[in-house]
Amino acid sequence: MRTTRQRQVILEELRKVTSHPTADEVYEMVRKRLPHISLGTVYRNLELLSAAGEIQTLGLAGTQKRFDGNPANHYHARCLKCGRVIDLDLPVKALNGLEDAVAETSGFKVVGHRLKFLGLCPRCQKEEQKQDR
Amino acid sequence: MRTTRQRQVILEELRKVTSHPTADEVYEMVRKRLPHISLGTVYRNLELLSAAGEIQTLGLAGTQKRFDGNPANHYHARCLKCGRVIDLDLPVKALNGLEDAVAETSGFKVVGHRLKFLGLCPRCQKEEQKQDR
DNA sequence: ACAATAATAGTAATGATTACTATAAAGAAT
DNA sequence: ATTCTTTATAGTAATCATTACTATTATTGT
Ligand SMILES: [Mn+2]
Ligand SMILES: [Mn+2]
Ligand SMILES: [Zn+2]
Ligand SMILES: [Zn+2]
Repeated sequence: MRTTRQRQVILEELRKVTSHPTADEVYEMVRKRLPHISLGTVYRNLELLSAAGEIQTLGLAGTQKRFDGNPANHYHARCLKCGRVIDLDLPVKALNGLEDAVAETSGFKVVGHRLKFLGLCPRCQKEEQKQDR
Repeated sequence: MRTTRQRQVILEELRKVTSHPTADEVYEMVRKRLPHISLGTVYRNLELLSAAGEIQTLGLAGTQKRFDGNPANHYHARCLKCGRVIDLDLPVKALNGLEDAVAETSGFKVVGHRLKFLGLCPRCQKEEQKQDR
C-alpha cells in the first residue's frame, strides 16, 4: 500500500475527531485540505485502511456506514434521538467470559464481539424535560 | 393497523424460521403462498411490524437488513465466512450491570444494548480443516 | 531519470430501499 | 348486507449510498 497524500490526510483527519463520521462527512473534512480529492478516493481508502486495521468501520444504524479513527476494540453508545455516537471506556475483557460461553454452547470459534448501548444522550434528555413542562 | 392477508402471511413465515432472512428472502418465502404480493409490500410491512414490536430489524452486516421473527431481546453469532446468523440463549440480564455503569460514566439514559459475536460456524471450521491438509 | 504499477479523478453503474399513485380491501356505520 | 371512509396494495419510478470503470497521474524501486 503506497503512501499517498490523499490516504495520509484521510487518516489524519479521521484520527482528529471522535465523532464517527460517515464517508461524505470525511470527504467534507478532507476537502478543506485537498479540494480536488474525489469521493470515490475517500470510499476506497476508508475501505483499505479498515482492511489494514488502521481504522474501524461501524455499522451502527441508519443507511450510511460510519468510520472510527480508533482501531482498538472499544464500545459505543448511540443516542436514539439525535444519532450521536460516543465512545465508552468499559474494559473489553469484561465480555471474554461470555465469548467462551458462546463458543461452548454454539460450537462457534469466536474471534470477537460487538457491543453497543442505546439511549438518550445528556443533551437530548434536557430537551425532553423542556417538552414535559 | 389493519389485519391484511399479506401482513399476516409475512409475519407467519418470518416466525417459522430462525434464519434471519433479508427482505428479498422473505419475499421469496411469502410468494409461495401469495404469488401476487409485491416486494414493496414486504418492505413496508417488515418496517411496520418492526415498529410495532412484533419482529426485529437487525443491522448485522453487509448491505442488506435482516429480519428476526423473535421480538424478544436475545443475542446473535455471525459467521465471518458464510454469513450465517444463529441465535444464542445467553441471559440478557448478564449485561444489566454494564448498562448501569454506562449510564453513570457517560450520562446517557440507557434503554438497551445490542451484542453480537463474530467467528466461524461449525460447518466453516470443518471447511478450514480440509484446506489445511 | 526511467520503468513498472498502484492510485486518483471523474464518471457511470449498481442495488437496496423508499416514494408515488391508481386500484382494491378492511372495517365501521347504516 | 350495503355503503362509506380509510388504509393498504401492486406496480412502477425515484433515491441515494456505494462500487465499478477508465484514462491519466503519482509513487517507488532501480
Ligand atoms: Mn469509537
Ligand atoms: Mn434472532
Ligand atoms: Zn441525543
Ligand atoms: Zn459459516
